[in-house]
Amino acid sequence: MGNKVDLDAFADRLSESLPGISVDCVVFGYDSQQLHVLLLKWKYEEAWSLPGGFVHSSESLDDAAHRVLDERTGLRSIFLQQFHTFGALGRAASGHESDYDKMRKILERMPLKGQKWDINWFAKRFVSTAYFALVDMRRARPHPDFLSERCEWVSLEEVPDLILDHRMMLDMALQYLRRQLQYLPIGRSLLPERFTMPELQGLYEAILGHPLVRSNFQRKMLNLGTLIRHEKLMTGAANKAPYLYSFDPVIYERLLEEGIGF
Amino acid sequence: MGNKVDLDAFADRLSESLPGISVDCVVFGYDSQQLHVLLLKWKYEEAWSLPGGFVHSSESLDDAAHRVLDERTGLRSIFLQQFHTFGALGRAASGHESDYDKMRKILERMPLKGQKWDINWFAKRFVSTAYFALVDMRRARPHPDFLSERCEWVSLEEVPDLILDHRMMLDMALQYLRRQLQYLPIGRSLLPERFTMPELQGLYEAILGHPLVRSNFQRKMLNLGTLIRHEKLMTGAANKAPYLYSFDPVIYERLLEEGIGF
DNA sequence: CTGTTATTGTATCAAAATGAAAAAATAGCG
DNA sequence: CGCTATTTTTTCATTTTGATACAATAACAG
Repeated sequence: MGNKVDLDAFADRLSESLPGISVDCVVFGYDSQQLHVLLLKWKYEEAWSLPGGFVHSSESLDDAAHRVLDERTGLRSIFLQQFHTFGALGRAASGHESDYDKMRKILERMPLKGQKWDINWFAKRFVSTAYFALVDMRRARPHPDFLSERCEWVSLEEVPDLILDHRMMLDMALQYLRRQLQYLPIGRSLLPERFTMPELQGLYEAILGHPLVRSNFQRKMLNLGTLIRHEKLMTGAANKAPYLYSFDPVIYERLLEEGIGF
Repeated sequence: MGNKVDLDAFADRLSESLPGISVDCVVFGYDSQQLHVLLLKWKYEEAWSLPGGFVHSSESLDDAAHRVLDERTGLRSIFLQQFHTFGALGRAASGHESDYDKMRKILERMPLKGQKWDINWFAKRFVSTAYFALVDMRRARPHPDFLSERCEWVSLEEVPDLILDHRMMLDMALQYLRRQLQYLPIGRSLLPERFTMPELQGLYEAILGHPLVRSNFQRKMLNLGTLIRHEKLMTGAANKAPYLYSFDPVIYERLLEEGIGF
């Protein structure tokens, strides 16, 4: 894919997007006892942001979010939920220094002259609907977009300054995720198909940010009735081997709809 | 206020609104054991809708929602919470028959010719952020807007067909309200300053849609620690007089922020 | 003043859920 | 076969919940 092709495609897509509306995705992944979030490092400047994009006139808000996620990770039919729409004035001023200036610098270095659209397209006031996604990190293939130089997983504790109000988005997403955990069998989307109980507990602890009592956690999860127990996982370690579990897809779907007092 | 003045003001406001973005409010009130919702009856046609409006370029999304609510009810600083943004394609086709045709008919009968904007402004694709509000019905003063002929409270069971996807908005708002009830001391906004325990219980039953056991409800509410007991209310009825209660404002605020496992 | 009625406020008791800790099971290894 | 590290199951006291019974009381009738 040559730069010219990218540029043309990018410009074409922009020209058929709704003005003033964007979507941003807080994509959570889980690995080695820690929550991670997918971030983009912009070209030319030390600027980081959540993956986002504009809404084509032929797609719904949800479609746009799914497309953005697909373009950045290659994943489809993912747990993706809208959680808030950010419509404050001066969102560009929410970041540390003048994000507007920084973005302007970046855009000015892009080979965008003479296009059907220009830098001012970005300078307009935007309302952004934010989604959060839960993803099995091992299945995602991070891929930067036209404006960014890298796309990578960052541990929650190592998140750098983010542009605009993206830090607020991340914080609110985490808050929603914690609340959802109370009544949804979240694990399904963040873990591989089969997992051990300690893995599941580690995930819950990473999301909640505090430790849980092992025995009680196990009892609660098993009593939910969504877990199917499979064969043991022989790791070679000198101790009792943990069972592998998976979510019962039927009961899982039912819980997703009804919610459960967890 | 003459019609001409209204029209000019309306046109002016439209011209300085963001294109493609609107807010809609699901305003809940409670009276005589029933939840009510504030609806608008449009001029000229049998069309009902939720109160809504457009977002001025000088105000945030939240500001716009507050303004709409103020304009329709005269109420300020109200419990108002964003709950979802509706961005499906063909939202206009979500209603029963062709809402688009119906709205077009209405707009064509409006004295709008020769304005800076026209009917096509409404025909564009819109993304709408929906809010739900909780209101003490006795303090609200319903007031129709320029496009509508009446603004009134309708019992939840008597809600007529609504235009666009407003029925879906209402249903989702109710769903969110029920969920919020689990961990927020909702009553504060929907009841007068002082209320009796049976009134509070009636409200909870109206929201949840099923009866609750009196003694257990009372125990739970009192144990929350948010209620202050005042003098008894002498109704003149031949039975034990109920106490009046109010919410402790300090504890109430704390609960609003933290939420409680209720 | 006393008994009756309707309703509100409290207490009781069994069942279920929760928190904390102990006990049992077991994979590998010396 | 014991030993260690870890997972899984039990146990038990405490708290919460659901259901029901009981106590309090405002008006009224006699």
